[in-house]
Amino acid sequence: MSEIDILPRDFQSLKARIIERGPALPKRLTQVATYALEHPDEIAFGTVASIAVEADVQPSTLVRFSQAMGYQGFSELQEVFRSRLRDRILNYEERIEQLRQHALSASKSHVIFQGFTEAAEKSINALQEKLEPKKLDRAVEILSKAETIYLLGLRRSFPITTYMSYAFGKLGVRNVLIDAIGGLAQEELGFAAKRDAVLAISFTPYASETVALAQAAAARNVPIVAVTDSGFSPLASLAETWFEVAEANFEGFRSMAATLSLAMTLTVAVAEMRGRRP
Amino acid sequence: MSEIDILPRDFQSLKARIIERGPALPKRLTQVATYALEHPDEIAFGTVASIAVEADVQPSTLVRFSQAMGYQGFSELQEVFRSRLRDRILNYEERIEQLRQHALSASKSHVIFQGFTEAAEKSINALQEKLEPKKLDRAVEILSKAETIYLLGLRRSFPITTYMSYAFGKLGVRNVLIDAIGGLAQEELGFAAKRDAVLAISFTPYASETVALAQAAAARNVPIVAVTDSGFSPLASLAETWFEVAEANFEGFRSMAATLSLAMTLTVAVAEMRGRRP
DNA sequence: TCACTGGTGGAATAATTGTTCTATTTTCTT
DNA sequence: AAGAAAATAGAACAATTATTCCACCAGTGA
Repeated sequence: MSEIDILPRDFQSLKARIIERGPALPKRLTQVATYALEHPDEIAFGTVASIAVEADVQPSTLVRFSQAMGYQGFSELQEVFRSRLRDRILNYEERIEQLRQHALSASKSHVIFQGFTEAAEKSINALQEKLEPKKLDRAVEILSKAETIYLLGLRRSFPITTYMSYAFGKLGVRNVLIDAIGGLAQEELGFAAKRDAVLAISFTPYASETVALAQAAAARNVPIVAVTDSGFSPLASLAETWFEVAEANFEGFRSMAATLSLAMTLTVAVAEMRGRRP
Repeated sequence: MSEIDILPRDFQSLKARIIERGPALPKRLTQVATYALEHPDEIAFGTVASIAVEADVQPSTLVRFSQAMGYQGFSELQEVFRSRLRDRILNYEERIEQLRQHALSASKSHVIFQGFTEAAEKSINALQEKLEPKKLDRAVEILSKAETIYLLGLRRSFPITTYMSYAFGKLGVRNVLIDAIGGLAQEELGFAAKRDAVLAISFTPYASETVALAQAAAARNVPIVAVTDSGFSPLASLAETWFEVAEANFEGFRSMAATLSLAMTLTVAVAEMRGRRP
């Protein structure tokens, strides 16, 4: 029992310790614990006096708190809070700037590469913030109930449906990829019925064939899940549920990163829901 | 001329001022300017005494430097350096943790989504760090010299080649997408000659057909650019130049985000090089 | 060579720092 | 309800803080 416990030197483990021991501490020390977790920057930059005022405790309380966490004094604890800021990765602006500087010495193709990766990250972040879990659940529900999933996406969206078809195949989920080979798209979708479902993907300018096919399917009461880029999309009104994916672009070329992430999610989530993973 | 200049309150503008005025300053102050830009964290956290030692100047020099930048004293300047750290966005670990917490209340499909976006970001970051600009330039050179670009990637890689074929088409770059329809892959690649080029994409487990087709092309001296996931890949030895793309995976499903970014880069860079953008 | 200027190093200073100590209050136990 | 223990507030402390000041130095133009 007399084992010497290692005192946290990085913020992550100190945070864990505060959360663990905090609630069991005396009143004023709990107060400090709460404040510390809520205002880590203040602890990092402030002085004992200034923090004491902010947290509404006595300076000595801060020292006692530090000692309760295992440190000799406040300064030692503060050092850990400072390390959190020290080791941070560069912020967005700095990263961009660094890229720009690199770009000066780098080739044109490298600049293009940076542009596309930047667009990809932006798109993904935007979708992360915007995606509504409820819509996702609804889409997964519809698709996993379907006997056969028809994957409809032409032109720019075709790579996405192609990938989904590949992954669904691996996962044992019955699907039909509408590839419009031989102009037979209409026929490929011909057997789609109410017990099935269509996943339709299209972005501006909406490929007229995709829209027409989706309309035909909707007319036959086939449930439709859509992935598109705005509420004005003709697909949005046809669909049971739909996703708005705004892809950032570089030199007019839209990233497909966010759409691809969403497609992979739908694929795996549907397979899991069916409990049929081979 | 007696216009009052606004003193920088954010790091970005202070940095600009240091760069602007720095070189014109006296010797010791230039020394401080250099140190400040190279060790901003030290300025933010250190004391006048400690920084003076590190930068090998007198404490008073730091105060004089601060005044030369327009501030009343060192403390005022330090505050700007601290603001840089205060306003930083969450670091990677914190972001992950935040996602995890969200995940507790979210649905399973949302967790999957987070997994895939995380994998995508990781893959992209990894490629950003690893990609050698020289290889990129070499690949662009080979492909842009080609009369026809043959896009070879089956199974998991097929969505990528499909996208490239679409984009190349838009950009007016002659290309052939090997889609192996009707088992005619061999024939599709049959006309590839030395004046053309093959872009081959394959990841473990390397589709045997892709490897065989690439070998056949290499035997006929068609230049090959490969995208694969390790130096042990059979494609690596066949290629004039090749890219190693390590995609992070989630539940065994590899992200395609990095590969896609690289593919888009190659596409646009080749088109630019040819100067044939419509 | 000389005075003069701007720049520098280093000591002096007053304020503020983190920590310690103790009287007092609060909390718990019996 | 009374005593013991723990927790707290606040003053006291030495150490360290940023800043100021002044003697000295190097370079410049007369």
